[in-house]
Amino acid sequence: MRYSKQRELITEIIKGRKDHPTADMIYNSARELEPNISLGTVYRNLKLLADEGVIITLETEDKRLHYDGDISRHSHFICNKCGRIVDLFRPAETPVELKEAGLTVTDEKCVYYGFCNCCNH
Amino acid sequence: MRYSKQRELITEIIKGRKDHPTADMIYNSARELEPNISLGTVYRNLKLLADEGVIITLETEDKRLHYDGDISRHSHFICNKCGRIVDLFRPAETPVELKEAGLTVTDEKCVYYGFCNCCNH
DNA sequence: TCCTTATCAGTAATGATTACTATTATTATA
DNA sequence: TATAATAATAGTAATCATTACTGATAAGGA
Repeated sequence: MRYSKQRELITEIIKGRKDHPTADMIYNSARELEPNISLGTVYRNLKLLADEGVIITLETEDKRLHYDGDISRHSHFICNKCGRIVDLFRPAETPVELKEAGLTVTDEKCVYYGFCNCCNH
Repeated sequence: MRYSKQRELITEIIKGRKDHPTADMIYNSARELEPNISLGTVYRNLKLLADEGVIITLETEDKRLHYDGDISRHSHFICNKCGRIVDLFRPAETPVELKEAGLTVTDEKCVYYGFCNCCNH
């Protein structure tokens, strides 16, 4: 994998924020520093980075992929109203059932939906 | 909500299987009994049933929505190789962090990825 | 039975993501 | 350092799951 300033920029953007942006949000952010960057480049690199395990993806009910630069084991909370995604650093326990059944777990994604403090009024 | 035989059929199909089918799979299944049913009808009713809480949706890495007729609290295991989705009836504990932060949880979706017995060779 | 309108079949549109192509830039090597 | 090979890019076209639209059909209350 060769160096490219576009990929470096995209990586820096994701690693530098905690709001779990979509490809489009990252694209807009990237254009501020690299106005000619293409949306395709953003998508291609996001996929690449996710495949390499440098970032992780989050499949939500809003039908867009969200990206997370924090690859440590943690869960997420998503507000039903404002869509904000919050990190939960006390992850859920992996069910014992999995080990008992001899299933190899490579990854886990726990998402909790509800209403955040701002939207709970 | 009026009765329709299409919606009843779709509901029966989802409730009657445990393989977490996609809209397309449900469509194919439905056409065996109702050859003229339209894909749009399947999608519309699936959305309707999910909104009503009669069924639940499962957002996975394969970019298609999967549906589950079992609305009891449980998690899922998805095989990285064959894509099979297995129910886990000993669900993960909801992190205490959520209650502490005063966040209202309405729903939770925990997905574990790995290799099932068939694919673990 | 008649009327209102939810639902349908069939098809067009949408929108996120991916693929393609000619050009540019990285990097190994002479 | 110059050159060659080719990975990566910008820009655009294509894909594909899902949703919206439209005229016809059918549920079900009066």
